[in-house]
Amino acid sequence: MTGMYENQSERLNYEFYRRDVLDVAPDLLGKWVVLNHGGSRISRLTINEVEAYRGFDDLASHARKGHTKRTEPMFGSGGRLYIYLVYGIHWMLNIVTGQENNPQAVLIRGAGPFNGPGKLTKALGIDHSYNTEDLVQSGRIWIEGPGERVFIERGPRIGVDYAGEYWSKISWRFYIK
DNA sequence: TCAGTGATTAGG
DNA sequence: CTAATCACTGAG
Repeated sequence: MTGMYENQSERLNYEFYRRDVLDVAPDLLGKWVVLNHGGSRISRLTINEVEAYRGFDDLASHARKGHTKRTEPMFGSGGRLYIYLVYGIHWMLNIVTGQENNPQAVLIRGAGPFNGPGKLTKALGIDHSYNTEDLVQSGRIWIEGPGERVFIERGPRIGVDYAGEYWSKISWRFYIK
């Protein structure tokens, strides 16, 4: 039964993801990341903080060293996940954007009540088994829009001081004010 | 401020 | 094989 108050949100499609990462990243703010944990257990959280990583010349991006086994997902077309372990402890949730062989990804740093990329994946149960997952086809994780109307702020990316004066300071982190 | 943690990577 | 690195977090 479709009630007049039913939520009209829909899963985002490839068209949304296969744009430049600097367009996709801020557009993800206010949208919902949905996880189907099985049974009737569903998580639905508002994305509130993201970072953009783009191309070979971005010295903060894993793709700066080119195509490796780990970064393989970043070289695919937009709409899939790139998951990796950092500091031996934390799984990072990234959404690949853009076209094939143009490595880009959005790091999801915060959603719902969970601030910090490591705490978010721990809370959602996201690990390496989600690597390369297709957000348009998957039965266990996807993003829904249109999302909430939000005011967007931006600033430097976190934890990339090694990337040099320019790339460590560039304002490619976006968050809800 | 700083240690923990282990996959990934470059290099010999 | 070795050793360095690392898109973080929580304790002090």
